[in-house]
Amino acid sequence: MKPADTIAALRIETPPATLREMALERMRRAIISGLFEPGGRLVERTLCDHLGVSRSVIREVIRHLEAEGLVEMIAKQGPIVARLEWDDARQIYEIRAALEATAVADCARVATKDVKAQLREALDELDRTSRQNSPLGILDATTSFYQIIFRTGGHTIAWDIVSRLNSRISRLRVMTLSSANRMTSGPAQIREIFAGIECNDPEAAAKACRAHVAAAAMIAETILGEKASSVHPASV
Amino acid sequence: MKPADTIAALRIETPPATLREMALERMRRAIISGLFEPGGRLVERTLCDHLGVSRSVIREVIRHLEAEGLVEMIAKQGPIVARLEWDDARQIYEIRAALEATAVADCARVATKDVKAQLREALDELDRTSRQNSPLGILDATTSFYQIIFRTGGHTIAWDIVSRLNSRISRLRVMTLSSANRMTSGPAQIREIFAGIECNDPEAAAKACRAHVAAAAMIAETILGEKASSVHPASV
DNA sequence: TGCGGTCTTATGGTATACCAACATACAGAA
DNA sequence: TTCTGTATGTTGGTATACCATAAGACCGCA
Repeated sequence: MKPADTIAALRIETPPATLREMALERMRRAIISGLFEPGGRLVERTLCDHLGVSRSVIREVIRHLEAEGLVEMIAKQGPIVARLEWDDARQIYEIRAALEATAVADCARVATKDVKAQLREALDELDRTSRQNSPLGILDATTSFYQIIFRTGGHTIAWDIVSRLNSRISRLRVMTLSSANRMTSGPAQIREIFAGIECNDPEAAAKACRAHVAAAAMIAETILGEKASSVHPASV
Repeated sequence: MKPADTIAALRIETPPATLREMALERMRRAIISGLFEPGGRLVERTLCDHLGVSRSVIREVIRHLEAEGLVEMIAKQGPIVARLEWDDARQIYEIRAALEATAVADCARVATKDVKAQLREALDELDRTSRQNSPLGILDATTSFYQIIFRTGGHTIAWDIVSRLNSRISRLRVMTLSSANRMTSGPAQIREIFAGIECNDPEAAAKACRAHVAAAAMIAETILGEKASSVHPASV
């Protein structure tokens, strides 16, 4: 009897894919990919036509995206695609640095051969996409690299948070990653994180991780072309 | 001409308070306060009767709460109040430790006389409610203490995240805080954080903050009466 | 008595109808 | 020409209607 042939494996878990879930997924992707301009209005009836669903569905999806921070409601006018201020982006990078560094350190503590192999695989994928200079490929590869790290440490909630934050800076990330790639420093920095994990050195891995995020933040700042003229001298 | 008599002050900002927003607020409070049992079903039509609004409103509110993690959808059955596993709580305390320590350190770096005065006020309120042994009062006081800290450092997004996380462990928090109060260690720990901020010592403040969260997590674990028999030996 | 089939009902998923408010365009008067 | 009042249309807010399905009750048959 194969392991999968257990009684439990018989259970039918229908992912019944309600209209709402599909619409949510598509809307999210549309916003993240930049199909809808930041600040652009999301006219409900228009979206109904585009997606082929009723307003109920659209409105519930918008509520969800609103709670995720991808959509803002402006009173008496309706939903718009959330704009990204540099100050928000700065904070997001800062939070990511904290959460990712923690996850990386934990991962380095407990990483087994198996985990390291998975990470290596993700790195190879990253190299491949880097050589092809495929921004979206790089982003996916980076994402799965980190996902393995968070999963290994059991940081499911932190992963949720990071994913959500990342979706808010997705456009920035694409530019950041390809820019980092052009300078060939991006993959190198991630390799450094991996090096720390490989020899189970939490401090080194965490340090590399912080450096990586900080570098990304700096590139992002340059791209946004804004000064971090924040009144709040929070640490970077 | 008084300062408030400017042209700008004429602007009418209607907080138009849509039904949805009010319903959202009430539902959230109802869940947080434990009026709805964790795991309990949230039957839409029943909620309509209770709140006196239509299903559209209820459903959109539920979408929002779902994205916040307070409500879970179970397929073909509808929404239930999210249950809290100890593993989730553990992760939440861990994330809080990271974010709050960062915020506290930043606050200690830049805290002015004014900020310190505000914090002292919050502390006094905490003392007052502690003596009265009023769990909800303690919780509110603690919340405003931290809110001042996050606001001072400009960590608006981190504050959002922490608030959201806290609402997921609200029941636990009430018990934790009053328990900590009974042992009289809670207020003392918070005072320690304040001490670090008062003499602008980021490291000391952050350390006290981590200690405070860790203590809360330990109490929470005892209360939940479960072993952290996690497969993932993540740091505590 | 136990099993299977069927009917009922409760419930969520989806669509649509109605309304109030805001914005725009336009017409008329000073 | 410019300003103001009005009409109209677009849009979000809210309520309701309809449908499919799943869970439970009930009944009849072996």
